[in-house]
Amino acid sequence: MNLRNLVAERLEAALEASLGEPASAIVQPASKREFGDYQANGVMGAAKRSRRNPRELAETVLKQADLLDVAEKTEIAGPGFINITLSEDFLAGLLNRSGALLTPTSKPETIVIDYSSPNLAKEMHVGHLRSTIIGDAMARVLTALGHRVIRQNHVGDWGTQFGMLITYLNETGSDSDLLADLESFYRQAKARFDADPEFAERSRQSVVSLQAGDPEIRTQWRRFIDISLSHCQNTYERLGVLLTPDDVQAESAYNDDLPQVVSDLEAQGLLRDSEGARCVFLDGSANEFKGKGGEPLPVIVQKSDGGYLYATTDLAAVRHRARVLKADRVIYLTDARQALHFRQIFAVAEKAGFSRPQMRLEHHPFGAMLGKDGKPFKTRAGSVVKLTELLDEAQARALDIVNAKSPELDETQRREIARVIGIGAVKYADLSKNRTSDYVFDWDQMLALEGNTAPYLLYAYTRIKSIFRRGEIDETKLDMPVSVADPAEHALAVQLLRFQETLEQVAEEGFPHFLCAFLFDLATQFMRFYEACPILSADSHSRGSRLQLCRHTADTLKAGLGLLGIETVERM
RNA sequence: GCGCCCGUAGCUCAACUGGAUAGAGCAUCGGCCUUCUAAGCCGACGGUUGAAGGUUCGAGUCCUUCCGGGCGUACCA
Repeated sequence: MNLRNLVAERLEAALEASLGEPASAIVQPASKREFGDYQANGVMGAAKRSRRNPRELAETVLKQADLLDVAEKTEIAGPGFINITLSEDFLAGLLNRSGALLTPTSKPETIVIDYSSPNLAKEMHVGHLRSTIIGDAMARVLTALGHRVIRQNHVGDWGTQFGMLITYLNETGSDSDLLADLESFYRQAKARFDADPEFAERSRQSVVSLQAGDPEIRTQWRRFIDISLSHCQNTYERLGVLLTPDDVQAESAYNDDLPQVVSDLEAQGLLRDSEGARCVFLDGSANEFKGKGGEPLPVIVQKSDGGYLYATTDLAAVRHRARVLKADRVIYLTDARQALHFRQIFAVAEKAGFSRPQMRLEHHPFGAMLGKDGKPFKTRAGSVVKLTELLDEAQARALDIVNAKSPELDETQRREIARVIGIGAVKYADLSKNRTSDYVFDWDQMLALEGNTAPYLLYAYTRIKSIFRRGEIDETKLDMPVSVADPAEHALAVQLLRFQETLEQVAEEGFPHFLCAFLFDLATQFMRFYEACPILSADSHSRGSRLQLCRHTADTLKAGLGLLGIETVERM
């Protein structure tokens, strides 16, 4: 039940009747409480286009609009805004309907989400956090709305790094089954690769052997992959991320398709040789695909030595997603530095017919994680921060606070609460910010546990649970109807009913921070309601209604946090 | 050089096809616990939205120029 759309449809029907042609009502949540619940801004623009007086048009629209059953008050304000206050009966009626406040879409799509995608042979670090967490939230939201979601973890398992590592281990006799060791070998191999051209050449030969299927090298490689993937899986489970080994669709999975991609491009006459490499040149608009000095920028699909690149793999992936998975939409969660790469890939895919006609290919870029100094987030020693260390720190800090605030709970409980708060705080800190910009990672702010943070939301939830415990109430058996009387009840009711429109917006635009903002508003409205309206001590009618509002709020907080991949606790 | 992104309160961030007096949190200051968890609520303070022009009933949002920052720009991913 999308409230906003409902209001918009009613107004647009009237608008069309008044104008003789359709026009958007541009309905938004009211910018101020005194304007009511929703405001419509579309009349002014429509009046201008049809050269009519905006206030008169607004009056005509309001006179014709069928709002009797939903609004208790409508008014025209300023140059032609229409302000709408929803009626108490309407709000109560919606909240009294059985079932959840969320209804699935009538147009389910098949949506591939390409996220997390770490390079293997290295431990996961903070650079992998945003893709993993945002992608996971998107997967959950789209699934909740009834879409068929295919998660794909496009791990990097096929690059030069494995050639270096294998060559280094074979030449030095080092070995280990521990990822931390492999990573340090890798670092040494990389140093040698950069310093010693002969070593570099032998490493490249190893890659060729690997890709040619040399059994011995293949076995070594397989073992590294297994070690890496099991580390990733541990991290996903700790983070509470949906990804499983079944979701791994590695770069190497497309290996056999790469020659076909190149020959398809060739057959369509899209390919050109340039400086020994096989390239697609895109026209693009203006300077979109121009490089240094205005030279056309190639998409290289095959290197002069015959090897393939990530562009080739990504094209093969588009083809696979279109033809085999029948995707209607593909969402890529990678950092913003790859924006040009994906613009190129999408353009080539379209030109070559690798994507389907109405298929939406979307790069959802995100910015870098910075330290408080505004530089890339690193440890004091200057190395990348490992994800496990980050989570350890978050839980330790959360535990200090739980110990201080809730000494009456036993240690097992305190540890469990600290785990949920710590992990939740890390995820929420990331999800609550507009993903496109760089964001500053600040321990103190993140775990300050006040303001727009996971702990604030969890606290609101535990307060509700506490009411049920205190009143010895089985919240699943509440049967009193909601009635909406107090202004705090009205505000809370409207907020609850905005869940649907919020999720639809997140799904469409790919910004989970809309959901965070919604939940923060919901928690804030609940806290105000909690302060303003006694619950357990109220008379029977109010008590029953308010308990229902509590139940709806708890359910929605839990569901919303769940869609962000954040757990809840019963007390804290 | 060219391209993309960004610049909002002391700090971290919002602002939904251009809408009403640019909103939150933190920090600072002041109120509110013998009543459902004070990790809370209420209030105060805090802004030339980097700068200058333009478009219009209306611009943080669109256009132009400039300043500042980040990233990308041919065989790494």
